[in-house]
Amino acid sequence: MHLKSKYKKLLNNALEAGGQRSTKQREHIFALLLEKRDHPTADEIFARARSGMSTISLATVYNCLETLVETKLIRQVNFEREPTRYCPNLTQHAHFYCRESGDIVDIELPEKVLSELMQVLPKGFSAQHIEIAYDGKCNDCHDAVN
Amino acid sequence: MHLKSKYKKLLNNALEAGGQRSTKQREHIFALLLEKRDHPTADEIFARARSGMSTISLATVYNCLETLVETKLIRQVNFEREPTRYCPNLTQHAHFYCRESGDIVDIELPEKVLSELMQVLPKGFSAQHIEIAYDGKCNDCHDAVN
DNA sequence: GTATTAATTAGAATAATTCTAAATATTTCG
DNA sequence: CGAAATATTTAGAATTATTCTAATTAATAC
Repeated sequence: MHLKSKYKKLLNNALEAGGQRSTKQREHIFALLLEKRDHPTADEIFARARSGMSTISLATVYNCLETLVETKLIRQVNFEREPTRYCPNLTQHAHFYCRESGDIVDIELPEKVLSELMQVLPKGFSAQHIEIAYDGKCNDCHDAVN
Repeated sequence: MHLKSKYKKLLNNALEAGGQRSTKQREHIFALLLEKRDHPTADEIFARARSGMSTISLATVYNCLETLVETKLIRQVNFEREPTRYCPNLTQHAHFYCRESGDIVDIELPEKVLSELMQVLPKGFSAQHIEIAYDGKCNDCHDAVN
């Protein structure tokens, strides 16, 4: 697995813009997040990172993830107090958490719904972000029962 | 501070329905959550609980909160990986988290917006709950700047 | 009122994350 | 290019919210 030059450039530009350095570890972490977009936790990312870079440490995984979040190349996803997950999908989207399989699925949100959510706010309030998390049963798990 | 008999009855009925016992500690915790609805953390609840019940333990606070959540008298509120907060407002509502003051404000959600959010889900998905969290600047903090 | 069962308690354990300080890598600039 | 400056990585310790454990105490049933 190696970063397509498009993403490599994206990463390096973003790092440079923030006065940060391009490193093997950051590329590796970013690449594997793009490769398998299943909202892994830091532990899962650490496990994946080690195959291909056996000497990487957990602290580095946390450091790289923090950097990628700061540079807005990925975002954090939280469900209750479960371990934080990481997501390279930067479009405004919600998450669906399936209670049965534990899978997390991105849900795209139409502009219209978002603007209605903004309008619901009382006067004087301004939001810079809305976090929306569904939980229930996903398509695969509905099928599986039948 | 003591529970109005209305809430006392609510609490005791809910506990009884779940085969659980009515205790001084559970009443105390429930009362203080109803009294000051500012979404306190377990630590804050522990501090408040001690004034008026100096021997209560943190473990009991956690136990009571868990029981109240199970019996659906309160709900948990989470922002990212911050300590869990507790909320006795059981209507379907969202939370607004002010980055400036740290205050959390309940936002009531019209049925229409909720049903639109449900309709956004792909075919085969069913949600039993939607968690919505805004973050930004609340009314008080906008005023304060001027 | 005693037996039964559940709840409370203090403190230990756990788990995710952050911190620390030393070693290493990257960049800068002469 | 090669040394100096600075950022990053690393291993392990520290932190923090929460859960667990086992003994004590309280509530309910008979």
